Amino acid sequence: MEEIDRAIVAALTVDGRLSYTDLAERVGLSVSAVHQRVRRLEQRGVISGYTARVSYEALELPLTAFVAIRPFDPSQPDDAPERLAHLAEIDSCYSVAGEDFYLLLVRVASPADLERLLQEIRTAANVTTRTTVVLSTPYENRPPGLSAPKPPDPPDLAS
Amino acid sequence: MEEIDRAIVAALTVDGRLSYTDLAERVGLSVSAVHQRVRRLEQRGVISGYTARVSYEALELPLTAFVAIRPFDPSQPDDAPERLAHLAEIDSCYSVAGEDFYLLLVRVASPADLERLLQEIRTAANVTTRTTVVLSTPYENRPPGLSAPKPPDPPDLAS
DNA sequence: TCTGAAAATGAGACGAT
DNA sequence: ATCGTCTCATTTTCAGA
Repeated sequence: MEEIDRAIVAALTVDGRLSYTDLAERVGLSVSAVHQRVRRLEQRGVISGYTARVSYEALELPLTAFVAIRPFDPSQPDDAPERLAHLAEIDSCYSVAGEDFYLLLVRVASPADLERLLQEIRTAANVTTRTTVVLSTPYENRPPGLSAPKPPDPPDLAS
Repeated sequence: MEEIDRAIVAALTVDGRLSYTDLAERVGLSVSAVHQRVRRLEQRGVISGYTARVSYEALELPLTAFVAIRPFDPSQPDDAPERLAHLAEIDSCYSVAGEDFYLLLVRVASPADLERLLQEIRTAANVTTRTTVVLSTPYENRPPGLSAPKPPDPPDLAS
């Protein structure tokens, strides 16, 4: 991806509601050109959408935790993500290499809610859990590092 | 927080670029009233900003990993988050309870880049690392527990 | 706090270079 | 691929209930 597109994505990652006017003068193009590039970035899936950044403290969900899970019976089919998808407290679900099968990021209102959630996870997916409580979050969901352009492709020898 | 505000936050979490017109008819208020509520939510920090959702695959950062770190020398002052903040590959930094001190979420282009990053982390913060590679991400950064109305339509690819 | 309407701004489309 | 202009939707402000 080229430099201007990287700059556009970087800017929209910091402020997803930037106007095309502002965006245009930041990257040094006309409004129309920027508008077109953004549309292409959206079509190609580089930008998959826009969302509001929320404060979980303000939303009364001050307790964050990681929950590592592994099947109680490893011979059973592994469909934990689908079985857990209905639990709104689960923010993210990662399939991981290592001792555990999945790593969940969960957000709840209180230790009591965490306890309830863990019980639901265990029964819904038939798994054991190992939970790591988050004490604080120095930073989270930072914009991706877009500064490093890609080295040029080697010359095409097929001609 | 009251019901209408929750609905507004939920809707903006799914689509951060919803117009006030759409927002208004979803929650059953006038455009002005919704606009005013959004402004107050932003002022109170419930909504801390807006960002574009990006595809890390499309950004050529297909490799995600969790890096648990703990100090090489526990008697040293613990300022790992600041020492690591300049590393753009680090998406998030959580201070956690348990055996480790911090849990980092990192995104890189390749195993070689992961290796380089781990070396940088170890030397920059004087820590040992334990890395868990993410194989796939069934879901990530879901809207916080509020009744989710409707996912936004996918972009029209028929062009 | 909500409403409705006016004024300012931005989005989205078009044809031209 | 970019540009400038056009039209229409949206944002934003304001007085009033």
